[in-house]
Amino acid sequence: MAGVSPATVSRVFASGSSVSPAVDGKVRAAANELGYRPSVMARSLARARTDLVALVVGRLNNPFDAQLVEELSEILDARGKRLLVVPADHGENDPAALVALDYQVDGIIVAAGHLSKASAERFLQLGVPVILYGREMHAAGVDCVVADNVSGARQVGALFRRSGVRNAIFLRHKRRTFSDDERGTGFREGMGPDATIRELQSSSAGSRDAAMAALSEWPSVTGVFCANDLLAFGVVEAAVQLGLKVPDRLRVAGFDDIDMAASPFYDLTSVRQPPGEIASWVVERLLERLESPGLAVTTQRLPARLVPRRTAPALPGFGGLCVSGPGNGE
Amino acid sequence: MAGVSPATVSRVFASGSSVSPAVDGKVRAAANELGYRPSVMARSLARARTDLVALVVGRLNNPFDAQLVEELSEILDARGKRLLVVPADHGENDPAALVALDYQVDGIIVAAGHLSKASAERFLQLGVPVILYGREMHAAGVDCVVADNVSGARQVGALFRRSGVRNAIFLRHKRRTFSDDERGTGFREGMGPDATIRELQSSSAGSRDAAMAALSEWPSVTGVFCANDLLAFGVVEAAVQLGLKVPDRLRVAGFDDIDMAASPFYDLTSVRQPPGEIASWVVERLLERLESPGLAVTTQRLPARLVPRRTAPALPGFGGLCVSGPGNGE
DNA sequence: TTTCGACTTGAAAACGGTTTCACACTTGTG
DNA sequence: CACAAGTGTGAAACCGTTTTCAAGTCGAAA
Repeated sequence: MAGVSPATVSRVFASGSSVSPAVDGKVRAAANELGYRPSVMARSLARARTDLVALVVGRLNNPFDAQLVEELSEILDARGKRLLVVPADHGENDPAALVALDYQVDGIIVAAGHLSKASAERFLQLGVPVILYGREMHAAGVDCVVADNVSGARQVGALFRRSGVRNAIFLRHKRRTFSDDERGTGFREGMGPDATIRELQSSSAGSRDAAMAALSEWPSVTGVFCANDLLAFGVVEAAVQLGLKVPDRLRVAGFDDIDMAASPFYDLTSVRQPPGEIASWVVERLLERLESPGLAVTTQRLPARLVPRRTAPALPGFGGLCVSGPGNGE
Repeated sequence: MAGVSPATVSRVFASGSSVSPAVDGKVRAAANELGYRPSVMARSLARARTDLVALVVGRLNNPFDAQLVEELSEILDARGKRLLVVPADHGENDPAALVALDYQVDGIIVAAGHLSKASAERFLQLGVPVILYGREMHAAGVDCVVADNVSGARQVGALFRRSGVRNAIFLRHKRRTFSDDERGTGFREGMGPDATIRELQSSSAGSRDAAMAALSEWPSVTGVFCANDLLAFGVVEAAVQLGLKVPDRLRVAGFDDIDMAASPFYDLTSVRQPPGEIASWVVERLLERLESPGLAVTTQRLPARLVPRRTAPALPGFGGLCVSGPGNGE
């Protein structure tokens, strides 16, 4: 060293310790000269803290998920933590979550379906906080941040009902999902008990074909609510192809309110769930728990707001943000 | 320990060393019992290898970028490496790349514009391989993987020219970008020397307004080529709003060929640049260099293929994959 | 039986920091 | 001027692995 001490250097770089200005200057100068930067690895080993947060996440083809990753990464970064991405489909014998554990991550954020109870317990037992978003998980000690799917979907159901829709389809993902379940029940609630609702499954890519089949097979449907916007796009396309006028003949709504939903070609009624807000809450909760591990487990419900657009216009005097002008109730 | 040795445990978990079956069994049993897993941190410190790869990346609002992140994460994971995401806009005084360095990452992957020459040199001097995608960077020792923007854009230009477009707009991002530059020159090449081409800048979100203004101010334009699909969507929207028939009155093309480009409402002619392929090449190159650092620096050009659709239909007898039927050359 | 190698294992020194503790040195008070 | 309290610094132990080196065990060849 150009300066004079092994432990003092540590104090210089670890903020909070007291170092005389003179020494501090010398050390920094030398460090600058040598291009020295403390090794995060060594520090982590000694401090038993890595400033790493794992994110277990699946596919990112839905822009909503991508946005979430971006937000998480940025917010965490601003708080001095780094994002370690662990693909969810990591192979059966070695759950993604455990891989994250090996890195002694300070915490782990898990998307919707990608956490088993077993993994969760393992984590909590080791004192590593787990934040789950996109679904609830009672019984384990994990904090959850989740949009109010039920309420959001209920608003869609109510809008459909008041628009005169009696027969509707709820189009959901092939893979069974907690949030899809919630959206389904919310929709049913909003539509009321005497509505007829069929459930249909499809992949986002194939939703057009699925909708084509369903719509021609069941001509009396006048509304389709989809578990996300990508699915809804396909339905709108199918409607056009079948000559079903949207919204007059068929109402369509999605969920997430991704950017493309506002495209004038789709102009899709959707339910807004702001990725930035979710990300903020997730990180906030994680950091809180990090510094006071004793906190009670919470589930944060974020409001989901109906955004009426052309494919299922708002009714005059009916709640909800009005983006396109008030619709022509049927 | 339930077994008998500190160093032997290491050998059990580090594959390749020889351990007697008996001891191996005992150690594994004990590990299983205790729920022991070797600490990646400590291992990294000792081995001077972290199995961590940093990804410096900006915003992910373009689905293309999101897809790339997903692919990278998965491919790396399959090769036993983990992705550390470092947001590019990390603040001026502390370039994102350097943060990555602190983690002693095995390598670093940088998106397009987010690497300064200085950072690059710092890395290479430390023997950490740098792979850049989305732009070339001569002079430094970084490997590059980049789509053949010039050729792709040239195909668009040629298609436009042969469709009779003489006056065109090249719509690019506000922020100056290497790939946008290349796409511009390629387009100009394809259009030929006697075409009139104006360059216009816009954000992806505001491209509709920008296009509206430009199209009404310069009525003789009959073609718009955009640096990416998101921009092109806005142009198509503007054309509809202005009553300009696409493609008869105005041809539009984008770049990337994201999923939404195939939407029947846009049906956008685009240039396909496969994210999976790019990701594969990036990782491949990184691993190669990791095990033999002496390799010559390369720039891998990945072919970009014109995908003609409605907004700029293919001409009969003209190259390019024909997705919609052959267009009605004007 | 001795000798030589092949294998397996343990001891100990890293890896690059943090942190506790003690020591010297200021400084403020009676 | 002595004494307590407070500050800045160094010595050394430690974080949990890997790795080199030497020692020990065993079987086979001489």
